[in-house]
Amino acid sequence: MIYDHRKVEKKWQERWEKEKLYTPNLTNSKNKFYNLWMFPYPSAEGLHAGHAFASTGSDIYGRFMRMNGMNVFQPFGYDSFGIHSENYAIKINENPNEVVKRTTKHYEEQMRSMGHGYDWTKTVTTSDPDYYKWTQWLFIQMYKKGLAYKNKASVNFCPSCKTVLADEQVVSPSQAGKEPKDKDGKVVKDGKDLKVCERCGTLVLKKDLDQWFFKITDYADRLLEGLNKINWSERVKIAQKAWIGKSEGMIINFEVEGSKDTLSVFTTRPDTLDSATFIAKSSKELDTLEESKEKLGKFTGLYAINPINDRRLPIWETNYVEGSYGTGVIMGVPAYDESDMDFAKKYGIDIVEEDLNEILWKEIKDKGWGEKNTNYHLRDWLVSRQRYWGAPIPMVNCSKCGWQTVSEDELPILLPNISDYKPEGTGKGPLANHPDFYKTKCPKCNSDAIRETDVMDTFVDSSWYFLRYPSVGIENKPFDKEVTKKWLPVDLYFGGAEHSVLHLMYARFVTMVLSDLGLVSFEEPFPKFFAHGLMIKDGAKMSKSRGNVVNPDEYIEKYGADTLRLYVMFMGPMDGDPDFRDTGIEGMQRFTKRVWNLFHKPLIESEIKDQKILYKMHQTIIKVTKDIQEYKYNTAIAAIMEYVNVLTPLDKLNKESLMVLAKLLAPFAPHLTEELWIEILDQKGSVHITNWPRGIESYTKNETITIPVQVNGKLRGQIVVESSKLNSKDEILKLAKEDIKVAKWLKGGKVKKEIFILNKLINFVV
RNA sequence: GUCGGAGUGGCGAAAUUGGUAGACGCGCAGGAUUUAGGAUCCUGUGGAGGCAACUCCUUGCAGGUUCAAGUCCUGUCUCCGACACCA
Repeated sequence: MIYDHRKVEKKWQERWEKEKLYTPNLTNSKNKFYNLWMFPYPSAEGLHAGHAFASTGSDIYGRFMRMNGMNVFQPFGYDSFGIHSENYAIKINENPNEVVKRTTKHYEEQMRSMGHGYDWTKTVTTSDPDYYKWTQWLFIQMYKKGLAYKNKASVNFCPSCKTVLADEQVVSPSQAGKEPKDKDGKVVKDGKDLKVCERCGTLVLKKDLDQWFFKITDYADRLLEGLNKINWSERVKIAQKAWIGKSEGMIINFEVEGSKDTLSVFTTRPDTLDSATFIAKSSKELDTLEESKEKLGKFTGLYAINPINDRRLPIWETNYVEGSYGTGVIMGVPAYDESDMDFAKKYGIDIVEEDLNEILWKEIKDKGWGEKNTNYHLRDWLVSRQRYWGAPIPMVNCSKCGWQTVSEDELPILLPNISDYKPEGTGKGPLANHPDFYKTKCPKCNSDAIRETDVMDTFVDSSWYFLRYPSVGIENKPFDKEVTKKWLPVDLYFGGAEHSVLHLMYARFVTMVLSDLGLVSFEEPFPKFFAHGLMIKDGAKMSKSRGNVVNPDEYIEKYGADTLRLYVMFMGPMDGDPDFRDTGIEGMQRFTKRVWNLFHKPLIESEIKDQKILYKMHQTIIKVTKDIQEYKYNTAIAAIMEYVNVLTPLDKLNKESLMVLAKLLAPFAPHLTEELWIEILDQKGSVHITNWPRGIESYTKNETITIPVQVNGKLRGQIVVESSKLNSKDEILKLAKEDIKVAKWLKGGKVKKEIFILNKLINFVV
């Protein structure tokens, strides 16, 4: 009989759906396991092989937990609002509303064809009014708590996307995976160190604009401390720590000669105050922002006085001091700071080196020259976007009352369906051209007022989606308190490390705010996060522009989802960056066929008598169990293959040995194993809700053990010892010396030392 | 520049309280089957030498510690990633 993956996979996908196999009862949270994979944005090309790799990794863990008696909730959704979706819609000249409808449908079909155990009754689409209604609600809560404010600030502006960006969305070209481009779309050479838009790779500009911010800086310390409580990889924690960038120091005030003004300086090294020789202020004029990293300076003609030694410090304006960090002014200490040294040398400023003086921390404070101060790299989160495809910000500006929140019962503020949705780059979003949208009444005084026409950053949408899943269907609140209490936080969050300082930090921040509002009872949404690697193709990140995107559809069609799942998991460890090649997938197809054939041999109902099989079976169970827990799916599959290789030569097979095989393989190849379980092994319920097999430790020790024997550290022979005699050192050593091969090497020499490692090896030093 | 991670056959990769390097798979070679090809099955497969038994070499490179090093230490090279005028 030939295995027809097309028929079998479809059959079980339909059956599972019908029997609600993956739809847990959310009122029962006993043994709950909320297994979540970061939802993707539905791109036009659909899922690529990288999604198949990551989502399968998450699904395997969920299936494993389900077979271990857990009540697994594994939902799926679409991050469908935002620039990424909108840019594509613009490109193909179609309304994003229509595009998203199509792409989400395509995604669902693809995810279903992978055979993942998603609860399809609980999906989330961020561009759906039922969802963004609550994103708007979130904004209002932020505002009411004083955590949302509008302010004119120097902000990042992408001339290609024609909108402002959050600091976190301004990245290096390599991070964006794109060639750096100028505002005309021309590739900039040697632009590796430049800062570009995360979305399109265009060099960002600085603009002074009135923008909405979330006060994430209020939570800097808690975001930092929280990292100690969560089970994340160090790499991701370090990235967040670095981004928050806490540094402790002092603010020191310098008097300006011949003036009442003082200049405040932030420094982490007050102990170098003695050696300060100049003051440097940030200068917008000199900060041409692009290209040049060369330090530029202009002497102001003014001097400040160093309080400790009355030295006259020339005040310079320069481009190497950041206006947005600290006070925007530094004391230049060339002797102890490399950048200050460069600058001093270039402009002929004095260089003085006095001894470091720890006491200064205290003295500066005592004498009233300055105060302790802590600075952060973290900036407030810029959440407004001058774009169309996002949740409208639910604020109204009244000439009398100022900014007012929209009344909550008016939500959602619907995003109107307009045809002129392209961004114009005027500093206002497309909604500003629609009086029927923005003309409204003040919620407070009812006089004419204007709606905010900017929309929210897509990262606001994704900052709380995990709270919505268990409450999908509940209409009068974003998330039900009881359900949330039962199902949150997420038990295992699976996702890409590229979100280390974006999504993962925003989500933590929002959760902390909701916790402070008493709406959730935990601070950390993802106590356990696993960062999977990034699948590459021909040595490079998969991207449409490189033309190396691999579509899994054709592989599913040709080889089946199970074979594809096994194949991508077998390529390497989950946290690695596997390079997709299709040269090996046929080998995996051979493996699934071999498994299929194995189940079509005559069965033995009685228990396993063959020790070799029995031992191998238990060893395999133990190995696979351990490997799955550590996300080492590649070696788990290898162990299953070894087991299959032991069973393959047999003419008849014990039913038990096959039942175990079906179970071990079930998380990896759910359709094939289900077919074998029910149709061949004739079992009643699904293999996916059976109990995970238990490996018995005592079966892992064979009756005899082969011990390698070395002479001078080189392998010279092997002896076979009965397990029961493992401890008889003298006897074993004697046996080892008598081994023909070993004896040959011992001849003529004198044994100086005998190394005997229990269970492991013997070494004679001659 | 700073901080991480990595470097193992023709290829993807295994191997950690230091204890048989290369599991598992791909590819390749030979064989069986077949009119032939494909598919399947069996055998072999790190390199060098040898008819063979066997010997020597081998985890980027150079040293060191140890009975024993892919694993620990020192130095060095290469690649990748994160951060980067942060005061």
